[in-house]
Amino acid sequence: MDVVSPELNSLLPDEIMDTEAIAMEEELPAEHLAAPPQSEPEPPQVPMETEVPEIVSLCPASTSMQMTSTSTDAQCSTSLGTQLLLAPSGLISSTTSTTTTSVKTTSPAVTQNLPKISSVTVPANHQLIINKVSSAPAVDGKCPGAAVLKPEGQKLLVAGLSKTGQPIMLALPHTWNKPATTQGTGDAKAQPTQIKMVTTVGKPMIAVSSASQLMGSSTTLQAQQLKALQISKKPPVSTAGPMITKLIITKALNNKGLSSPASVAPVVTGRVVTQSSPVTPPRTITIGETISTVSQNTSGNSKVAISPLKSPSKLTVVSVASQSPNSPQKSVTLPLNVALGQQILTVQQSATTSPAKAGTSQSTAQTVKPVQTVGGVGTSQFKTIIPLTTPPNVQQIQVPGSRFHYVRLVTATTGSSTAQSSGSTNTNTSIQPAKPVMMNAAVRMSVPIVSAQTVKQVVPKPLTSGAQVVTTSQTPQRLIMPATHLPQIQPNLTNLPPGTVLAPAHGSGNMGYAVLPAPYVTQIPQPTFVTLTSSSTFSTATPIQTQARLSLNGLSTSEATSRPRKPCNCTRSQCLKLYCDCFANGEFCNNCNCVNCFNNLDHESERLKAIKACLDRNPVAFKPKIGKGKEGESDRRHSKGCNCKKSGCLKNYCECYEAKIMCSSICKCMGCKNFEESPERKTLMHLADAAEVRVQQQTAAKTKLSSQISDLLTRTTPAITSGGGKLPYTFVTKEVAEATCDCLLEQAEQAELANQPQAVAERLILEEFGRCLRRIISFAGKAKTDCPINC
DNA sequence: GAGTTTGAAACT
DNA sequence: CAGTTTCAAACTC
Repeated sequence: MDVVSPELNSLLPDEIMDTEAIAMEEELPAEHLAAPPQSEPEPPQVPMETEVPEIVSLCPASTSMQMTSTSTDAQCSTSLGTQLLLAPSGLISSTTSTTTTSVKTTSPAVTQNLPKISSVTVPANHQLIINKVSSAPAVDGKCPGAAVLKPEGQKLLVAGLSKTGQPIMLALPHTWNKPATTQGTGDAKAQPTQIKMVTTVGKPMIAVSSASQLMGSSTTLQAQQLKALQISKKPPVSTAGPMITKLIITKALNNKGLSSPASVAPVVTGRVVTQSSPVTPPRTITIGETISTVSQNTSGNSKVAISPLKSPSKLTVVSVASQSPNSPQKSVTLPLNVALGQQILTVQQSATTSPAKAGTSQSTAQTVKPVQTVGGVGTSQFKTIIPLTTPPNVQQIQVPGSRFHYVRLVTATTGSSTAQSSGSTNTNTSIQPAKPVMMNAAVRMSVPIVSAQTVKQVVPKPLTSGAQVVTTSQTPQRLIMPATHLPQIQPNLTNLPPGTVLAPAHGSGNMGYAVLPAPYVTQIPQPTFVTLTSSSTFSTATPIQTQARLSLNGLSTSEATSRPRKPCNCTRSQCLKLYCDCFANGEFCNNCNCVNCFNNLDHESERLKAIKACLDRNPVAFKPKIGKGKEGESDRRHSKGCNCKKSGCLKNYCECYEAKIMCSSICKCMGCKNFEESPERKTLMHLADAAEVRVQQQTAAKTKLSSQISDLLTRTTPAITSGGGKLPYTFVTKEVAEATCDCLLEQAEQAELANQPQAVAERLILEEFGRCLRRIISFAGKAKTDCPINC
């Protein structure tokens, strides 16, 4: 779908990214990483998804990076369909998921810094694009679903079609571009801007208002599951001064309202606070109701696209240095929940390689390097390669059990920054040394994906090399790895561990890579709350974060995640060899019984070396062993085949049998009995099934009987006299006795089915009787406590 | 829980 | 690539 006309596309700056390179490919040649195309062809037409949520993208086309707070620097698109893109630099356009139509925004020459939104296009897939340009090309003519209105007295009224075909109108307030100069010079009286979007039927709405209004608009979200995005960013210290931009977007997950006229439209509320100088008050923009888009000009050196997501959704975070027009940059949209539920969050930042332009805000310290993401949709592979020049400071707050997940990426500013002063508002430049976590000196992006109510505790875990992991302890820790101290690793990019992230080594200048198997990140069934923090200069540290849900060992995601991995017991391998299941699965050891474990963040350098060694020995060492077989064969088969000799491939020694798959032609096993017609295998399977059925029956029976006992005890409670204080045995009514007998008989039957000796059967029955008795006593006591009046 | 068996990984 | 060793999980008692 063409959002803009080809003519307009021709005007697009090179920096505007498209989604072509984001197309999920299972394998991507390494050269793609080194030499990204300078100019991207027309974005491929992506088949629209019927339920693709609306995407709102405020994409300032201005390449001028003047530090005016009103100059929209952040591109933010969000929707209930969970597309949220933030592009601080205004140099990029958003990318969309593979299931959504790619969008390019127009980029007419901008002669002023005022954030004029020239066009808003709303394609049929409900993507709304707002371009901050000084003039509005004839977009409406090319996009039937969009209309551009400029009522008198207002800077812009734009309208599109909602998902249901209802017109969407976005009305910028009259003061839309007024604060441009005032805030840039520290005008404390800068007033918040309001944007309201209404439809003819009152459904999709955008409201940009003050923070206080945000609160009001967010009240409608109370009944809905909210997502919050919080971004705070500090511009390059050398160029922009202490400008801090803070973006908080709260969005509703429920997008059903878009299609249901009668229902309340999902609401997205947000707030942008920008401080361009100590005397400049925060500027707040609240975006609410259905779609929120916030564009905010901060330092212009980072681009963030965040998608708080609903499957299929993606999260794109791309640092965008102010870069020369010839420096192509791409914002890579990564599927956060692709076919296998993979989730990846990538932050790309790199030191500038383009000569800074003095006097312009583009002369920041970083230039975006291409981010290549190779996602194996439908496979278990997901690879992200993030060129970085400096090691990241990573802080992850992980609450695995509660489906709440924080990822905090921090890149501190350093004195070695090459950033140059350019911003007109740069009045106070401070160079700070790199620190592991400097939330107030960096860009922070928080993507709330699940309700914060689920967060129970956050326990910081000290990390080395500037990385910190904070996690609660309920599920195995799978975290990112800071790419520090990494020797120059140039692994086979096609055979990295699932979800591998390649990051430049520290001090390497640019293209050293850290190998970061994706499973280091906790896999959670739902999108997570991600906090990204990075400085504007990126001279010493760069955040890297990858989240991926991967299939493990051929198992589906649900299987892999639902079954807790067993703790390892390694004693001699330091958990740095493939003997260790944790290491082999690309996970950190957590709650394991290993001795002298190096598979943790405290030994990241050793661990990275070990990963490299494994990859040197076997480039596919971290690939799942169970993959798809050849045509005509079973869907799942062992990639290498087993070599069993004595087990007959009918014990868990055999990797095929363990994976519950048949041995295949590539197996080199001897005396294999793990084939379809094998009577031994059938017998084993039958026995296993029978055992499973027995367990299930037993569990069900106990549950049922226990419920019966409870019910009976509850019903007998009123019989207790208030002053009697009857002893528990008085609760053993006829019904209770019968239920207890049922329990005992059931236990006897189970023992008989299991061919247990009589002695064992008797013991089991007695144990069951004891359990019944305890339940009776327990309920008796509870009944006495719960019913003080009757008792 | 200790000891044995097994086969993948690592090594030569 | 083949043979051997190392290793940790699976298994048995």
